[in-house]
Amino acid sequence: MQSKIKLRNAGLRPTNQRIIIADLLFNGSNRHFTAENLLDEINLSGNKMSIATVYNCLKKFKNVGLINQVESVNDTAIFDTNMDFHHHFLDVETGELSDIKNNEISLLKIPETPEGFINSGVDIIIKIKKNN
Amino acid sequence: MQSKIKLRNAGLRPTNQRIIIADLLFNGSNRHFTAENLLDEINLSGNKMSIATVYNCLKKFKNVGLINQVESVNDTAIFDTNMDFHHHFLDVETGELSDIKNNEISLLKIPETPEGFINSGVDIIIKIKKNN
DNA sequence: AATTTACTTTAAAATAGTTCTAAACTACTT
DNA sequence: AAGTAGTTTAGAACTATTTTAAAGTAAATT
Repeated sequence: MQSKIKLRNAGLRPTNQRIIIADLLFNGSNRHFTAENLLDEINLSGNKMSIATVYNCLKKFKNVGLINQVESVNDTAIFDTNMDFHHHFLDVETGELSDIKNNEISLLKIPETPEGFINSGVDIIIKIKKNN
Repeated sequence: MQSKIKLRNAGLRPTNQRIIIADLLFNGSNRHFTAENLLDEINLSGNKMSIATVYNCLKKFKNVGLINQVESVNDTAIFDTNMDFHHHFLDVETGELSDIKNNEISLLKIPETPEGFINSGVDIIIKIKKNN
């Protein structure tokens, strides 16, 4: 039961619901998911939870840096457990995302940040589709 | 009244509503806009139209390549009259987009497209915010 | 020019993802 | 053990967008 400690370290009260979600999300491998995806998984794991709680948790997890919210696909927010700086392939037909590690891609030239602004990150999305 | 010809060339029946929208959109300078933005402009120009018609038109215009649909910001679809290949700055505080010309940016290294897929475009978004 | 056909517009209803509300609950502090 | 501050919940509310189906209009056919 690492999740309890993880939550406390992040400054979040380790409630039952948060522990259930953390157990599912932080099990070693990274993933992309929506709130509904996650609720389905929660149900499959034999637990029950309101969809509002799922949204609440994801928002908190995001605020404390446990997860990222990435591109929205088809009006649906996608979350990502991979906190390393990275980019994405997007299957334009299915909406599925997959990771591009930061060392697999690099920018040669980048435009000057507009006067009065600071750069706050770069998102690169390589759109792909099945070739058949 | 260039718009009528433009619509016909694009294979669209030049209805009054489409002409009103084309007149507003294709007046020389490029722009980013939402369906609601555009409806406001239509109303300001002294015309009336259902929001459903605005959505219908934008979908058709997109299908025939008169406009692009770019990133959604705050759950709202953003359209773009700039049909050149280009990228965007995104002001993360206001949601405002501005163009990055294709010759202002370049990728040095790009990962191999996953087996069985073809590359169908790259979107680069440089997030910025006011520095104060 | 009149008629027909196919496409378009419209207001209103429906939909989907997400947030809000406020009452009940639970973790933590005292 | 009692108090308090944060959390969960069902359901209502909200927002952007799409659908519906009836009325309207442009184009094609006569």
